[in-house]
Amino acid sequence: MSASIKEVALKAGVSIATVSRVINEKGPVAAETRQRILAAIEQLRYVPHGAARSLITNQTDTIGVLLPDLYGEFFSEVIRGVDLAARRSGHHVLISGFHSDRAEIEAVLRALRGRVDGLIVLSPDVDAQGLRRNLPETLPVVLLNTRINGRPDGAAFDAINVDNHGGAFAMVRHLAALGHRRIALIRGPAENADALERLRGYRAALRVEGIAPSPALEIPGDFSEESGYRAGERLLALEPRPEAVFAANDSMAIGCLFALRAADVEVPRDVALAGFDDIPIARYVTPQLSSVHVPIAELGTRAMERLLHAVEHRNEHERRQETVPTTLVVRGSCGGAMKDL
Amino acid sequence: MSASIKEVALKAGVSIATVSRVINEKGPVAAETRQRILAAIEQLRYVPHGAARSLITNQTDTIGVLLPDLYGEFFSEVIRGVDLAARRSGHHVLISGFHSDRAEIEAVLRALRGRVDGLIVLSPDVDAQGLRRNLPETLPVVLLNTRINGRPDGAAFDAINVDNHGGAFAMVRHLAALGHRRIALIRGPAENADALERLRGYRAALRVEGIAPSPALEIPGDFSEESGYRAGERLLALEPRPEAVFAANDSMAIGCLFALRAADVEVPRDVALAGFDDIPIARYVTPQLSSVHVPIAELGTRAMERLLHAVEHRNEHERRQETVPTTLVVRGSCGGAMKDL
DNA sequence: TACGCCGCTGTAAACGCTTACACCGGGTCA
DNA sequence: TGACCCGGTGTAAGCGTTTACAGCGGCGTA
Repeated sequence: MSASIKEVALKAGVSIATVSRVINEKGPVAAETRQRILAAIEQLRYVPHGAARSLITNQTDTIGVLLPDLYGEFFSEVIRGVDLAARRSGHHVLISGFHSDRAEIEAVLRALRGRVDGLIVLSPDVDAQGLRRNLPETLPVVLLNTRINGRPDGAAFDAINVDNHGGAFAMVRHLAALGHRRIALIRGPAENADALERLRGYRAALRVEGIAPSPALEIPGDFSEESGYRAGERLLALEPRPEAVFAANDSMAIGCLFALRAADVEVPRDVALAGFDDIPIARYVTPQLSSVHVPIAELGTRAMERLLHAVEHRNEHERRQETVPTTLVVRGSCGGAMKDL
Repeated sequence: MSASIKEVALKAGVSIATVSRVINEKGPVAAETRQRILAAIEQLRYVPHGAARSLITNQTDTIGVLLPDLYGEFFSEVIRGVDLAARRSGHHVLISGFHSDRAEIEAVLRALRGRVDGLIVLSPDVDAQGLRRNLPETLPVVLLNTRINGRPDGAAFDAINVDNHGGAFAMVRHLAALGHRRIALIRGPAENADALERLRGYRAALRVEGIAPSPALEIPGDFSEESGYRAGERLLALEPRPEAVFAANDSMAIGCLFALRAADVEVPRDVALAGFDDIPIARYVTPQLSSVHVPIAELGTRAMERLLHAVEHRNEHERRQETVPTTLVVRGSCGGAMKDL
């Protein structure tokens, strides 16, 4: 083990209290004494012991991030955003994946006691009461793109979500502006909140454009590339064929693209195509995929900032639901691009 | 704050020592007493305080992961692997990015004292002495795909690396087996260790195949897609044109692919193309990119396991350099695929 | 009967730190 | 000259645990 405050005190010929004072820059210390102590610290390569400190100050300078097990690119981007904000404010980030296995999530949650000052939860959905029940009462929590199960007791947590509705709305209107009327949708999982919002956005846009919605044009999907492929095949069989397809996420859009390609239907000439999320792959398929861009890392940063506010102003912090805006990214696949690859 | 061990003891009518004993399953406790304590724990929703525990046991059940700032997909995969192994063994993961700024990395390093039981360092390169100097002497460290600067004092750390040489070797031999003789290489950054190994693998394969290496066929690059594009243009200008191109990473391969496409040179008909890393995008470009697959998450898992071994067997643990094997992934772009998209 | 052992339990020290409080000496003010 | 204040410092309590040690019955054995 490395040196403790006691050894520093000994070496500098002062009491540990004084050492503590210079470390934390609290209370008066004679300039000369301070120098001596600083020198001792330097020589001993002393670093305060985090746990000991936490024990008494009751704060860890660490925030936890809870993720589902299978986190891909989306989550890593979020983490990056979180880490960025965390470092800016001198905090550490403890990450923890979990199977949605109820027992395990409880275990993870409890293991967090005394380790974190706050928690960011990223999960497709989560049981709000279970969360509260297994967490210290006062631990600040912000939900990130996470929908609350059970009594949607709005003010229980801070929350940050993507503007799914707005993004879908904008994209479908764009498609309509390009002259398309028969605009199909490849839906996401039936119970998925993001998917539902995107569906609502799609319908709202049709309404605004004066296009009658048609159930036949709303093809089911589950966010997987494969389901996109199948949806593409079903779309092809439709009579008349849709002029444009909006997939509720990029994976499905790409699956659909491959189905169309397999049938020698050319995008965007024969049918326009667009997705949602703007995953990196979107710009690498041919033609490049138009999509709705989600500022993922920013989600993380925002969450972190919100959390830090809660931690630092425990009392006057008030909970809030935030929505972060999306942006339309027009590339080749919808036929409305300025430039193509 | 939540309940402490004292309150549990009070409620159960025993001393805190006994409570501690049932929590840690150490020492004998009468069955009846244990029940009473368990009940109290349950009612109070008591969870031991991590920091307090760490203070005395001198272990945190947490391992740190140090990453460069700009971590993308590669790093997130590693983290996933690490987290997986960590959870299996009941450990937490503390991640921490850093600018390569020397002062900051030192700060980060020191801040870790008393917070982690071990450290995984992921960084393009790192100053070994600086690392040791700012870390508690005894803290186990494993380097992951990280090359050591300064005196390459082999046994200072555990290390895990990708088999760059073997991967490149295998791919180039595959290209040769397809009948190609003029096989070009798009190199990585001149000082990058991965790039250098891949270069060596390329040359070794040529040698084995009895192909004379030609400096003209070794085009510089820096791992960026853009440099791949430029390399592609240079390749096109060569007389005679190479029959195959092996790029030292996928990004450059894709850049090159786009350059070829722009010049109406068809892959793989006119020239075969292959990359290295097998990033997810590889299978989405047209034609799908042949590549050398790196089991990224496994890197993380391996590192974690190595680290845990070091932590748990402090004394008899001996340091080691491991290499994890790569696998050849043959898709459309090299013209040797079984099936294409 | 006396001794020792063993299962069970409590007491208290220790981990490394922060901080309330007390102390000390010298200067300021009346 | 005495009262007071204040900068600078030390003492010690306490944060929530673990754990060495000791104590205390009851039982088996000599």
